[in-house]
Amino acid sequence: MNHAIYDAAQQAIADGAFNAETLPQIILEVPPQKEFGDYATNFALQAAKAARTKPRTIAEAIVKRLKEDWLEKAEIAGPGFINFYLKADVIYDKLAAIIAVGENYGTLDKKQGERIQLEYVSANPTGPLHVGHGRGAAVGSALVNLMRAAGYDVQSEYYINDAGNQIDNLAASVNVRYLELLGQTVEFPENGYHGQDIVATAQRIVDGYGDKYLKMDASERLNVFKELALQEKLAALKEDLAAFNVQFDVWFSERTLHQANAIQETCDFLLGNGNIYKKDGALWLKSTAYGDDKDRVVIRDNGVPTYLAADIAYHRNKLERGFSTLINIWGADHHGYICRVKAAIEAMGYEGKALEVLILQMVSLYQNGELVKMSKRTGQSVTLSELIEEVGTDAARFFFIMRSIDSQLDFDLDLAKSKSNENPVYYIQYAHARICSIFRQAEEAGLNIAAKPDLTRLTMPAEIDLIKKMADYEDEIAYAAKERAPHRIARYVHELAGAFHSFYNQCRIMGVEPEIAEARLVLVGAVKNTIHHALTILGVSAPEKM
RNA sequence: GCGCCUGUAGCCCAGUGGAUAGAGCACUGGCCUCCGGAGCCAGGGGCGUAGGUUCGAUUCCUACCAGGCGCACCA
Repeated sequence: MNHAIYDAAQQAIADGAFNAETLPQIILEVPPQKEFGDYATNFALQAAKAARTKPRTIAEAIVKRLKEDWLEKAEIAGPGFINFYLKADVIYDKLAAIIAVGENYGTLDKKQGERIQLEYVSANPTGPLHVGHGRGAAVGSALVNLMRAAGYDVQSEYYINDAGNQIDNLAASVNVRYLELLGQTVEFPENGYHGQDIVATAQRIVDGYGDKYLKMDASERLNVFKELALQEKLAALKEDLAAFNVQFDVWFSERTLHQANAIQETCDFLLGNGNIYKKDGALWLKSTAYGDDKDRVVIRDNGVPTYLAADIAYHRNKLERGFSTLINIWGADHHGYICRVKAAIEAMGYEGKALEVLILQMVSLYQNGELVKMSKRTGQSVTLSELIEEVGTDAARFFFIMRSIDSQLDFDLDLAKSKSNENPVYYIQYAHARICSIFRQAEEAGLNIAAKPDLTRLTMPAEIDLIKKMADYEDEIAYAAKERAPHRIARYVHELAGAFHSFYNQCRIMGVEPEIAEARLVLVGAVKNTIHHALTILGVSAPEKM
């Protein structure tokens, strides 16, 4: 269709109808009202300036030269829009094509050449995941699914911060709880973790080994507890994420960077190309040369690398693995970190735009009308597993994904609990279950489910609307993936479910003449596949019964 | 002070420079002797403020106001 318009425009120029050296991109859109046709373009308006010709003149010249067999008519409207009215067959051809690909409708052709890595969650293994991590987990996993459906080559990864101070604090915290359980009074470490899960970990050590570690040298005991706690926390993380329908292709341990001497090598490399210098006994990254506000310490004056140093080595490692694009999902509280990591990437000779950081705005939990603090250290945060227990994986995921990542999310626990049946996710799942029910009954009634009916029997407005809505799905997938916006799919599938429910109330399947019944059955079968496909991207189940 | 995000219906949010700005919740009134009423149909209500760019701005730019989050040799 774009080609036809382009050709007509070229022909018009050749015929001297108007002059233009460069033509704007042709963008087709669905007009706001049905009277404006099936598709419309503002091409003539866009071209008007360069051509120094009235938009309507250009539009007329193009319309006069459009002769396509799929086109019923093309009209000029308003300041110069061209509205296209398709022949009725086109929509039935599209439906037939949707039916032909079955459950794969919405899965686009593979793109070539680009390898993308998506890193998300990457919460420290020092305690349970909370609801903020939940948003990252839901959005990240949905984005992986979405981009894969759109044909991108994506690998997902979780970065385990299993080295550094926070792990030492974890060990120290467990140690204190262990000693307390054995009757000793010990001062709690300053940066320790106060969560109940730490007490539980200590309790399990007591249950398993008694006072075996009591007589052990303190530093040795800390080392043992560090490993025990780390294994336990990591296992708990994986369990929570699995319950939340989140899987990772790669679990990347920060320790492997230290063990492989990667941080030292990266620093040497940057020293070598002049992007790291020594000052006040520390090593500094010259990030101001790449747009940062100030230079950043990478190796402290005591010789210990900063978190940034490990992160630079980590991103170097990612790039050396051959990814052309690195997507990171970070919480809003880390946005100030973007600039320095990009600076480091450029300092290593890569393009800054290879790193794409998606900033996820904060989640605030409300309970009894009051803000619930989410600090891990107070131990009073609501954890992801508690949230799942309260509202379920499907509702929690949908709730997290349905909003743009740029908006803060107020999650009202009471509302989610008490009114969970009014959550939009149920509206969508209900549509799916309803269609499944129709098929069960159609089978009992002896309708031919496998028939290849005459689709042109679908002429009711509700039927046409439903087909058109479904026809939009592939474009929606492509656009949402390009924009990294999984919330668009949540919105789309809600609208599709709405179009179905509307159809359902107007068009019966059972008890009408068989040819129409079979055509409608094929139609709702395609809707069922599309809803299922979209919900799968969101990581939400599509039940056959509710 | 500097940086990032946000400001759209009573509430919570969509919205790709286009035509009469859309869903949900809430509210009001209708719809099953019939495929699942967790549903459908109808109704009222509006882009933070002030400029600018444009044929055209909710969308882009600037300033201001308001809310959130950052601004470590912590992670």
